[in-house]
Amino acid sequence: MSPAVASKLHTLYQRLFEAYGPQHWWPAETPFEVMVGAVLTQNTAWTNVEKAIRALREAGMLQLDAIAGAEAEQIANLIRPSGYFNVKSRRLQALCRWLQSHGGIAALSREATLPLRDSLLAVHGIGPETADAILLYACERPVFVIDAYTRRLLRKLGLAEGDEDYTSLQRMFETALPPDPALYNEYHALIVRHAKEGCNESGDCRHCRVEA
DNA sequence: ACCCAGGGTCATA
DNA sequence: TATGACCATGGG
Repeated sequence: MSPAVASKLHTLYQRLFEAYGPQHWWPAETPFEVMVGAVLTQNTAWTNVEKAIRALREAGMLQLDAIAGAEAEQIANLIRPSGYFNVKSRRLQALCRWLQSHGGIAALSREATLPLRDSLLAVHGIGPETADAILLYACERPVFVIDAYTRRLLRKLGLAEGDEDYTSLQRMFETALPPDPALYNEYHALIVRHAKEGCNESGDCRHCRVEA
């Protein structure tokens, strides 16, 4: 990767941080809630995810063993507002049963990052972005999350065409930046904040107009 | 009445 | 390997 790309990514981070400050992500109380949210937010607006998580909590179902042992239909009814509820109820259960078989969330800390990532990717319904969101925001591992916001921003910066695969975009960030979970956390959160703040896709934006 | 949102899987060619 | 269909709700 060229030094110019790394320079742009550094500058972008500084601009966004100066503009918005610390973001305190992921919006969840516990690592387990991060994981649930990561599945529920697949291709879905976060406001809808909040309703689903609230419903799970009020039903006393926002717990690993409760979800793992429930009827799929019960979970589906609770998470209905987040969309794809039949798909996601099965995905949540697959994730929770995977967690059980790994000895719970605390036990994950004894696994190395890359094997853990492969293991997560083998869970039905967990793809690259969901796995990385879990690794970064729940497990505090130095993996950069590439989501739709990040792709759009990279395209706007001229750093991507749009057809690159997930891994190559992730590698851009991970080679440009030191492997620091707190930094990756903040950076991705700022990208989302910036997008929601209304960066106009094509016109000038004083925050993301960075030169090499 | 559209359109899209913090993806992922599966079937087909 | 590369597209396309499918999953489904709520807010603009």
